[in-house]
Amino acid sequence: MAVIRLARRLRLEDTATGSTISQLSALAVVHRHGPITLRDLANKERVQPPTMTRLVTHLEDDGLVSRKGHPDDGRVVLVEITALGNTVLADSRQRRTAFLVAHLAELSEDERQLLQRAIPILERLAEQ
Amino acid sequence: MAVIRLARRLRLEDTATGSTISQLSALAVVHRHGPITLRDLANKERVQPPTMTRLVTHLEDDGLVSRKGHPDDGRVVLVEITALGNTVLADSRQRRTAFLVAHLAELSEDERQLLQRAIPILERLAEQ
DNA sequence: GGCGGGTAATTAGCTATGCTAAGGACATGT
DNA sequence: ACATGTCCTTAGCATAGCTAATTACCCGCC
Repeated sequence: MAVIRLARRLRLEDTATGSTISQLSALAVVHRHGPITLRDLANKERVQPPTMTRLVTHLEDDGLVSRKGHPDDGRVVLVEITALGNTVLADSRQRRTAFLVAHLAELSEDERQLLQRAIPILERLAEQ
Repeated sequence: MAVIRLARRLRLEDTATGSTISQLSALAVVHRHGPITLRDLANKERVQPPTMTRLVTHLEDDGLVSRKGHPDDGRVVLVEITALGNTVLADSRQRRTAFLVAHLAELSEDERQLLQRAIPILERLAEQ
């Protein structure tokens, strides 16, 4: 069950940013996607809406995203990333990259290339 | 951040066994390793001892492992798997395999082989 | 216009998982 | 026999999942 140990590894690695991995993962989606509905965000993150409500609340408390009403539909909340959110995200990406670089250095060139090709396949499995 | 979504995926997939992924992961280590110290188990699972104490308590409540005193050292607790534990583990492995088979079917043969070679490398990254 | 069914988000409440700090039991070396 | 250290546990905290229920709103239909 290497995946769960890897996830635990990553959890540790992100304490420096002050945000958790679930929060950063959601933040990354908001960044990539632009203003997004809470429900869509929950779907993309494979999480139930109440869970996403809370994640977004935390992110908002930290000033990384802001909630905005939908112009045409009063039920909908749009989540968008703030300037600070962009900074923190870039920061965390850099930190994660540094972590990977440090550990990827122990691999051979072949292994690195193999991993690089494997990642998109894993993503497809994860996304369904 | 595909890893966390993959982890969430797996979490869902194991509700049928009645145990959580963290518990199954620990159980698998006990199975592979044989009777093992709680501390060693915590180390292998990359978790702090109190966390492992609780996981083992849950597993014991469910009858999947048993605690046993160390013959030479009264401080140490040895965790070992029970017959029921073996059954449940085999069961969950089967379920997970079924899940993988179902989704691996969507991949090409090349992609499957690539994944197979990538997994041990990911394990090495996860284990440090 | 108003009503009823459906959808979006939230709130409330539960369980599990991670952590640190602190305690008790035991081992070991001086 | 005492001090020190190790092992496990307990206590207490925060986060992350979930479901069920509530609130607010949209839309179609009478």
